[in-house]
Amino acid sequence: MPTEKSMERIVALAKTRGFVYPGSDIYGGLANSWDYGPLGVQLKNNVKAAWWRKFVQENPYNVGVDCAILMNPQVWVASGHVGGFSDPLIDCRQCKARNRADKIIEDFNKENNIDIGNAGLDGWSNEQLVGYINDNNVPCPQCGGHNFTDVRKFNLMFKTFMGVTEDSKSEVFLRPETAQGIFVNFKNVQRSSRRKLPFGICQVGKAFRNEITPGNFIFRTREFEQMELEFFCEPGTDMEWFLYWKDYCRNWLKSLGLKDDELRTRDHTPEELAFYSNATTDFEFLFPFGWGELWGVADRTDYDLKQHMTHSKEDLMYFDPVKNEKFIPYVIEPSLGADRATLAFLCSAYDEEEMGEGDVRTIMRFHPALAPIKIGILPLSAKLSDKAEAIYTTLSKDFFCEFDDRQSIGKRYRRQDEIGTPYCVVYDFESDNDGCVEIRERDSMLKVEFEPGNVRFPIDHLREYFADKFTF
RNA sequence: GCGGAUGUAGUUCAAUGGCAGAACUCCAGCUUCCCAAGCUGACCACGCGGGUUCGAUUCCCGUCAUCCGCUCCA
Repeated sequence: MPTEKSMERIVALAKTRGFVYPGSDIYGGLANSWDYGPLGVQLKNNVKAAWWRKFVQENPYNVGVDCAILMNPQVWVASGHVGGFSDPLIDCRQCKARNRADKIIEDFNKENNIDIGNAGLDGWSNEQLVGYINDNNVPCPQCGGHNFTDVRKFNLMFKTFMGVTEDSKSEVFLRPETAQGIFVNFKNVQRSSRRKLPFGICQVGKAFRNEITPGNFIFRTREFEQMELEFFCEPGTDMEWFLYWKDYCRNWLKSLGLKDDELRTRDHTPEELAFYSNATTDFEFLFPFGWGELWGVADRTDYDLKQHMTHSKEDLMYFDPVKNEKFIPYVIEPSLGADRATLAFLCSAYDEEEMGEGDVRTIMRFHPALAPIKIGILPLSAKLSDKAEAIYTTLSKDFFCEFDDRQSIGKRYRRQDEIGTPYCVVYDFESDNDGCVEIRERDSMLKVEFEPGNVRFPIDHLREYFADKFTF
């Protein structure tokens, strides 16, 4: 049973061993910013590489792109982020509760059977919202009071300025999602890669959101990395593809070692569906702090392409040469947070093993494909370091290795266990004579048996031996 | 942002209005060599800024950060 305490231990281990450090540490930090250390960057890169491999390299439908973080501001008008990606927040002075102004008006109206028409509160200004609350005596849902602050809009996009002057003409946004870069390139990619529907475009990249409340280590940060697929298909086939991608995502997670009891899916109820989506399923992972969303798979319909057609005046319709007709494709979007996925694999891998007499071994059971260090190269004695270093040089051409000749061999095994290294190669006093080394597996703690009665492996064939060990 | 709690070596914890201790980690040396060995030594901390005080890590204020709730999301 995961506890809060184990999250603390994971965070402590992450800092001690160099997975993740607090950002700007020596200046007292910066809220919710984190830096990946030598092992963390390996782990995260491996997660991203595994995703890219499964979704781009091995998938017959998909191609990849890498778009700019700064985009024409019109993109965000079209996508709805400028208008809709901000919450009109209002505080109750009496009980200090914070609510969304539009939400308490909606609830109030629903309760009192007041109908303000189809448009609802869309496009209302802050003043209109406050005015409505005051005129109609809308109470605070928590305490029933009527003493509200003004509405403060909280746009979740970071602003910055392009060029030398900071006037409004040069104002640009840091992208709050990678998806829009894909949508605006839909036509370019479709044409240049000669794709026919259905096909998908993948992207891994940073996105920025000025979240009200980030937290939980690297689970929710204001700067984060996404791994997104926008899959374009013919309207009417979208539900079929929705299921296909849900399955595909689940397989990927499980093939990298996430277990059934720490993974679940949750379908969004009609009320919580985003306005552009007609179906969304979340993959949730059981973090030590509770279930948290990992991967959102959404049917975005033709909302995005339609919006960009309207705003850019470009024709983004797809021409189907067989049916001889034009239409706007529907989009299935599996969107995964790279930092979250990394955290999930970190939490999932974390384990402590009782070795007897209060002795505990900390062990990260990373899937070999994700392990930051693949092979620890350990001379049994420091006297053998030169020979072992030669092996390190050779194997490093293919695998990420770590050489360690400090302290006892047992200690060095533990150190590799603690960072999740799946294999150790040990050069011992026999090696000079038989040209062989011993290979020790993290999970079994046993020497690998190659032939009956023989636990040694020839140095000359190590590269072949490990060649297929780190795939998934 | 609001409410509550907390900030002492890399980590986990002590103590104190008057030289801040330990364990583990890490580093150096000796020794040993297949699963936390041992011995010797070294390094390293009161989040930051003010105030009170002869003197503040300790008391007060502010700030920054973390954790828990509200809220939001990948």
